[in-house]
Amino acid sequence: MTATARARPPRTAQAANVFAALGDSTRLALVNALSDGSRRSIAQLSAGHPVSRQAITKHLRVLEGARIVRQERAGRERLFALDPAPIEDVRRYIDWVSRQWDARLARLRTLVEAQA
Amino acid sequence: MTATARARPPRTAQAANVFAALGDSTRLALVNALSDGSRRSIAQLSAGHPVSRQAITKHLRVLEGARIVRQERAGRERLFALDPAPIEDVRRYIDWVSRQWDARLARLRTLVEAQA
DNA sequence: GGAAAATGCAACCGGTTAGTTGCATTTTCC
DNA sequence: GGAAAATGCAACTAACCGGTTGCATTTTCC
Repeated sequence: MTATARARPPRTAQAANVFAALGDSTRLALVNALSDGSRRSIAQLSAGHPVSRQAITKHLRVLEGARIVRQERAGRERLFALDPAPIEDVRRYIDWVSRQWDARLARLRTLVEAQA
Repeated sequence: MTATARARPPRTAQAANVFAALGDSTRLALVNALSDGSRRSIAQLSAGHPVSRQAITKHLRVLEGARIVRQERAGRERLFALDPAPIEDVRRYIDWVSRQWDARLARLRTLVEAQA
């Protein structure tokens, strides 16, 4: 069977943006901090990081540009929260690559069976 | 229950490298072309792409640096093949983030139940 | 009202990246 | 042996990135 491996490569341009946004350890740490669904201010997020608050702000903008994170004003502070949708998208992309790979293994297997 | 969401954030520095390597649409296209397990030469991989062969070569080096791709000499050409291990690693990272998120949903659910 | 907290804005810097072009080297194959 | 194919090497460029610093603005709270 292995009928799941059919299919077009997903919309790669979109996925590349999300991957690029995740391709920095500081930004990954921010994603970690927000992965529990909490909403945190810039000051909270930059506490404990070695870089300046402004650097964190820039990283948050990059994450927002990839829709990984959403903003919300709350008085004098700005709260950030994770949006799991784009990450779910890249997971689908990775699953697609994995399925392609598995299909190749399955193909090799039938090859071997045919020779036996 | 929801005991699966326990845990440390994975080795992020490693994951960031792989994400960064995937964070370019040309490189993602190369991964697509190799996702079926085939081995292809630089000339084959650069055919059909808008950029020069040299640009493709550089991208392949980046992918190789992240161990996403392996090289192999074959006469006058150089064959590239996908190595699924690093991609599997980032998938584990994404799964971890998703689990964190799901655990938060479960927490909210029990909250609501407690109020009912 | 005024200090302090949280953030915004803007300029600047050094390093990296994505890309090009030109030419040399290696391998094939007639 | 020699042309053509496949790749390697090197220099160069423009743009972007991650980071900093200095100062202004907005909001809180006593």
